[in-house]
Amino acid sequence: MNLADALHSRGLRATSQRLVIHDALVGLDRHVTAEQVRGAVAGRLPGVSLPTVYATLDLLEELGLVRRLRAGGGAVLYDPRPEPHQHAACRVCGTVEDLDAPVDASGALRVAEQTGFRPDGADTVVSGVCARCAH
Amino acid sequence: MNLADALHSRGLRATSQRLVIHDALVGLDRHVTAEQVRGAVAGRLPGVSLPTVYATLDLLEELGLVRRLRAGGGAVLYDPRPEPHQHAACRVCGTVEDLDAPVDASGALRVAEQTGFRPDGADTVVSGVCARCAH
DNA sequence: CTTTTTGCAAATGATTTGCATTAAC
DNA sequence: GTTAATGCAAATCATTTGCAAAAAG
Repeated sequence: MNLADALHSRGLRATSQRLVIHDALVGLDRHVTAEQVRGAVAGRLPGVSLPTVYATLDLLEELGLVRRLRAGGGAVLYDPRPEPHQHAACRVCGTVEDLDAPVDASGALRVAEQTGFRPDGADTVVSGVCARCAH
Repeated sequence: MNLADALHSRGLRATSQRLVIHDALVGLDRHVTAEQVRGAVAGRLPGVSLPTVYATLDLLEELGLVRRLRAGGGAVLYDPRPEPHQHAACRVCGTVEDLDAPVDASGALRVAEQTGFRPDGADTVVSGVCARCAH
């Protein structure tokens, strides 16, 4: 199901802002800030407002098409990969890289459930210093 | 080594603000915001400023005595447990609970190292809905 | 035509900064 | 006595909100 249909089936409208922002995110294939999203779509959507970018990113997150994550410095980044994967966050420059590695979080999920918590999933973030900053 | 000595060995001063804030954090034994830290020490440190609380929390984090973590809503919390442990974050009310569960992140650490990344450690956050919000 | 979504401008709120004063050493 | 650390006030900056105008259906 494409984005337009997903929106319609929820009674939401397929505006050009939503379609273009989603398309740009998928095309970028890296972690970006809301500002960078605006920069990336500025050509196709002249005059997009930052509030609209934020609202759209929120919506895409609810639809499960984008994941929000927080870098070391407190920056909020948006990740266009919906499949589960891990992250490596550099505490010097703040970049967040994808990490395709198996992490068995089932133990954590089980312990959480035992306390009455209803888990959706688990994210593992490796913190440290990236190759570029590690001199 | 206590905090005063740790500070002195770095050429830093053992001010009452630093000692009391650290003591209060350890005594609280839960995740708190900077505001809550100020509330907790208000009795012993009348007139502590928020900038000082922030500066002290930064310092304690550098010393490895406190860990900074981000709850679902973007709130920043400080965790007085330096030992590795996991977290369960409720996406409804934003609370973050400790989770004592084994998570094998060694695979992620190894993959990160292969890319030149120098890892300090790995954090796993289980997201979902806590028992109180799960009706 | 009706309702949602947008863009704008202004508000918010946590965190940071500059600087004079105070406290450690 | 020196220097680092504090408190205060103001600045910053990402994000959110209110509302009239525009676009989707």
